Amino acid sequence: MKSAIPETGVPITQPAAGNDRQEASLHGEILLRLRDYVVEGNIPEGGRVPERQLCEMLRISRTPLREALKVLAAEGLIELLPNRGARVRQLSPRDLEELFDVMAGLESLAGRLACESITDEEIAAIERLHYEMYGHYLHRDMHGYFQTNQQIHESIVAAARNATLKTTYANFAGRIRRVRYSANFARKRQRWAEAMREHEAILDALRRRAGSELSDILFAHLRNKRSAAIEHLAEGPDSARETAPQRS
Amino acid sequence: MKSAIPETGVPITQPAAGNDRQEASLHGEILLRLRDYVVEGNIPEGGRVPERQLCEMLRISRTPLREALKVLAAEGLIELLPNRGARVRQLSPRDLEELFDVMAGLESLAGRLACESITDEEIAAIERLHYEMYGHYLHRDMHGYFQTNQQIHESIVAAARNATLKTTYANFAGRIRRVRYSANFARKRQRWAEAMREHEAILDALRRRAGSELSDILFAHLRNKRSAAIEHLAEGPDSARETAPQRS
DNA sequence: AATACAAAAAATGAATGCAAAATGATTGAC
DNA sequence: GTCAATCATTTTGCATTCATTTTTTGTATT
Repeated sequence: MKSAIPETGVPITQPAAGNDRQEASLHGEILLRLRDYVVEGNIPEGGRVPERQLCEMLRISRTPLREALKVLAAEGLIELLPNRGARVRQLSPRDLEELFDVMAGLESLAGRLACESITDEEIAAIERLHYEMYGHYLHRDMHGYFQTNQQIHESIVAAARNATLKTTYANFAGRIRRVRYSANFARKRQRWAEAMREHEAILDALRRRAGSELSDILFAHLRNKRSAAIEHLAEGPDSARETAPQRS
Repeated sequence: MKSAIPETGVPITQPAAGNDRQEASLHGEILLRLRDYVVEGNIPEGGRVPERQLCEMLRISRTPLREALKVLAAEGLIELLPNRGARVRQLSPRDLEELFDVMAGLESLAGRLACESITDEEIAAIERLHYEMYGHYLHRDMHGYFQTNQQIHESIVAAARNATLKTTYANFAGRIRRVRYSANFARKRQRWAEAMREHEAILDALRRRAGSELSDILFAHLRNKRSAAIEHLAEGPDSARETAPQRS
């Protein structure tokens, strides 16, 4: 039987640089590596994750690996079936809806909080990102657009000055990362223009420090993304793939 | 050397009934028990949690216990110092502010979502809880008030029909449970009356399915709770203790 | 040839063992 | 008498081992 993990003899990747607080103990190292490995989509959805193989890959024994797996399961990235090993969690359409909604709630919250303490400089930085993104939009540069878009949203979360929120946000972002990426490519031209308008509204509310309003706008914005993603997956993720640039 | 754990020879409590999805494997059992044990405040803040002792207590070996500890650490309930064991996480005032704000965001989201699909029956049930709570208010029954209040908020979360949100909410609720409980006793009469008015506004918005409005009200409501809790802790948690009924 | 049963192989869950680090105590120096 | 250094004990981190459960494979029977 073929395993789900591609057999590179080399230990996966170097520990991710800017993740979050995690001690340097071997187990923590493993956790970071494994998380990135899963989030980056190196294992197909629902694919089995044989412990033995991962152990060889990471050159460690099963004990710290299993600890890491338990944590990843708690984070919702994988699921542990009793006596039947770990699988990469398969997200049902309903799961996705739920995740998007929670993300929407978190960003909405981030916006509200950001309005309480964001500085003019931070807003200026976001404005610069906005214009950069507008450039990508004009050039039809999906990849650039996606990245800058992500940066804007992360800037808002950062401006909320709430480390707990930031961590939680990162967790959820990780869970839907693959889908979210492909969801952005699902955007039809019309939706794209719409998103740009929404971003203008976001900036406007931010400038006025209108927390409650921004909260509404961000929620609606994410809700629209959700719809795009769901439709996209419904009609098959490959249909829009041709417009996607190669991923380096 | 005295340990932080009271030495009951009896294995702590029975596995919590209505917690969340967790397989019945020994490890899962342990996880549930330990989580409850910590959440219920059986270990003082910052207290050490010696593995050996817990093992004897739970009658298991260290392996599954350590797995459970890792998960609890990921959930933010305890922290693991490298080579120095586990401690119950001590929440700084800033941590509390952050946690309350995230809770506020989650409830705010729950309200918004609830407005999309809540039934008249569910609203009626919440109304009943509201009147029950009003009774507790009139009788100055803090404990009853606290419990009913909790039920109302949980009903709103349930009405959001989002299992992911519910789980996340439960997680955060667990983290601040002790503080939250005492925070409710911190309420001065004035704040209490204020909270009642806020709850009326919540119900009103809910009846009208005014999602955005409800979102604002809930956020403000939780923010006020936050303030009360912070002030309360600043002046020392014992100052209001005399009004607290005995805990069963 | 297909199905059912059985035995072997593999994988998981938990316990034990061993090395390294930390904690505490004892001893020695000033 | 106080402080510091060394040594013993405890505790943690990880590897290894043992026991079950699952999965696979081979064989026999229909």
